[in-house]
Amino acid sequence: MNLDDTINSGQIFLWKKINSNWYGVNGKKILILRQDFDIKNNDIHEFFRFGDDFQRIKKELSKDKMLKKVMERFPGMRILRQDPFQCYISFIVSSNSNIPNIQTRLRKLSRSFGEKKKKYGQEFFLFPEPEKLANASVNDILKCGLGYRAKYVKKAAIAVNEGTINFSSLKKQSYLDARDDLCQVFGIGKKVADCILLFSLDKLEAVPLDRWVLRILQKYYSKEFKIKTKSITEKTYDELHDKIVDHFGEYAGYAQQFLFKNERESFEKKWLG
DNA sequence: ACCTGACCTCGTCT
DNA sequence: AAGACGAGGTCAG
Repeated sequence: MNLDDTINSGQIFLWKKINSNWYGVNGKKILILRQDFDIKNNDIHEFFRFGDDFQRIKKELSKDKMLKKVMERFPGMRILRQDPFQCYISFIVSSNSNIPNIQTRLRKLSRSFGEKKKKYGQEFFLFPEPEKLANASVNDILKCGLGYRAKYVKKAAIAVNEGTINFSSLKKQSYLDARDDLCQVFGIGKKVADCILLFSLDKLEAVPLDRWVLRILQKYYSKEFKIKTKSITEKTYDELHDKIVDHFGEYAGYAQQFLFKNERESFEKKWLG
């Protein structure tokens, strides 16, 4: 497992690197990580999905030539198991934005609505509780730079606080059922739903299809997936998703993450700062 | 059922 | 230095 590659792959945002240590917040937990950390720690084991049979995942995905090459370039990149509520809000806030922007918004949200804690000689803000965001005014949320997403966040937090959205239930449901439920939330479309499912609800067949993945598929997989449109519509999303899972198999979500990481690195896009 | 345009805000780039 | 541009989408018409 490679810490830098894993953290800098666009799946988590509330992390910063100081010297050779990564400091981050996952829900109510503050984590400090370095490349030689203790993997026996329970939180770490859970967070990094060490329960997954990565050898098998690697073997499955290596059937695809492109992916085999990309996995050799980033052999230590993993998908993380995030705190669901933090992940849910993070990707609602991500729409039509770039990574530095998303990171700023989440930091401001945590600072305004999260509990302050001291650990490792530093000050942290935990990720806000659903109740806190549900009861916040849209105006105060707006101050965190969310723009039109402020109202999404408020409603989404209310859904969790009321129990309309229940993460442990979603985990037990099938991928498609869980996705449909998430898409009922104002501000969540299929792409955001897939991010939440893949990064926090153990649905490894979820494949977030964004502009980048679309470009990647056009560039390297024009034979496998004939993509006509420039943007993704409701319909093309499902069609494409089916083909992708057919091609990559049950760990298609991992495939997406490797391809995304690879392409962003090639274009030297920004990660966490 | 599609398809198109508007949308908040903040980095960058010019 | 001010203004334009685009960024890991979603909603409404």
